[in-house]
Amino acid sequence: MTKRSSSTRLESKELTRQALIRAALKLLSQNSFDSLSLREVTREAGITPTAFYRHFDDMEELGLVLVEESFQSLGEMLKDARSQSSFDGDTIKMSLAVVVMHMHNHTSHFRFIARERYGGVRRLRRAVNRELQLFADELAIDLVAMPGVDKWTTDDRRMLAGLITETIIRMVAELLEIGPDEEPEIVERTKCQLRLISLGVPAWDGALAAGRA
Amino acid sequence: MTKRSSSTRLESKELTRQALIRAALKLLSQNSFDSLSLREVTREAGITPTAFYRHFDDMEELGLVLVEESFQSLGEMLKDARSQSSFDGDTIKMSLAVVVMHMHNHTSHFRFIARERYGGVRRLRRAVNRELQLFADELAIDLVAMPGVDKWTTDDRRMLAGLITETIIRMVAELLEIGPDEEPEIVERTKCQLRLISLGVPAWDGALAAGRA
DNA sequence: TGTACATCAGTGAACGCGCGTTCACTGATGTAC
DNA sequence: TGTACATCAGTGAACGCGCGTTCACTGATGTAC
Repeated sequence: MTKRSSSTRLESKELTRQALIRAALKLLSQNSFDSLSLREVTREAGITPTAFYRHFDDMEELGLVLVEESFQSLGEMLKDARSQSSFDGDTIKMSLAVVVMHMHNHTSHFRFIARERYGGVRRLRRAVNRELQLFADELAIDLVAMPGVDKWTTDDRRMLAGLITETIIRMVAELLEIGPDEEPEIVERTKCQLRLISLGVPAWDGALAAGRA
Repeated sequence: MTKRSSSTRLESKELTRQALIRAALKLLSQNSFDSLSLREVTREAGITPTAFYRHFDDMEELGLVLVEESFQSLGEMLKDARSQSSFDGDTIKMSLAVVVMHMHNHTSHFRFIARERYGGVRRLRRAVNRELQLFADELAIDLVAMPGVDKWTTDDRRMLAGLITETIIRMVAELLEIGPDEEPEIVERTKCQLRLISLGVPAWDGALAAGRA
């Protein structure tokens, strides 16, 4: 058995891979993915352009890995939010606090998601939106705990989860654009928006909502 | 006075300018602005790269013109929506119909706004978001006509207008990604989301909303 | 343990290509008289 | 109206540059015996 010693080569390869990923995320704070060049990324990572191909087939594959990694960090956030949530009066405030904290700890991931969601690379856009859909579906499950929502249809819960997800993502996108002084104002506004939505929930009657039978 | 004859040279210059703008919008359906090259645009417009500089200092200036033009078309949409709106039960349905119609007539404008809003070019992003803010403020004025909202503070009206704008823009962005078969489903979901928001409105008490005094 | 060979992450030179920008130019349009 | 000159939108050649990708390579790490 020589697994041990063989792992050091794999380990250093993994380090380079991580360097490429970090380099890409760093550069993506300035530009969008489809204007990012392979050479820029390798330069930032400190290797020659050629070595890139030891890790990824092309830039698009790197992009898809970035999607994966970014959503992994989003998933951890959801776990955090769940651990302290019940639908008492402070749920909104506490959830937003978790989001803002994660945003500061994983700025590049959030920025990547916000930007490439509408970005110029089709496969990336698709991947991001598919993951966001899954995220909203997860949230939809949690919403059953909200008074009244447990009796809603799955579709209506998804509709609600989509609205909430959208509102929060917009907040994050705005926070990424501004300085820390303006932060409370934007969080406050988002808090009000979520509050307004939650006020609509008890009055909701799916059957009537949009003229559906 | 030779204004008449002199205008033909200006007119043909304007035609070329329009060709550049149209070319850029066409190419932008495939890529994001910061991966668009000056040469691509001139090639698509049918002129030599050099001639570009007769019309714009650089690509960024062209981008800013696209922002302006795109929001002009958005403004016309708002005018249309206003002309047939009162806050009766069908307001949401009718407004969304106006949006969807305009989206089909000005696809490239809407796509440009949705994409560059989070795109990789800072000045463009800023310009788009500034215009969207103005758009939401316009909408906030209209919201006074909504029962109950006339007694709200300006800030709260803006908060509501922002939520509505965001929800509608998200719908447009989604519609741009999909085929016509899935269109009704997405419009329907958005309708429900706006309905849910409107149900929250009568219950709103700004003072209580987020623990504000 | 020691030796001889295999693997493979990263190198460096080279390629052809499209890029943004410059420059002197052309020739149609516009202006002055 | 006719002529002589000015303007200026668009041309085409040229530049240096960074790009993605190829190739044969190096030398450290890993494997077999």
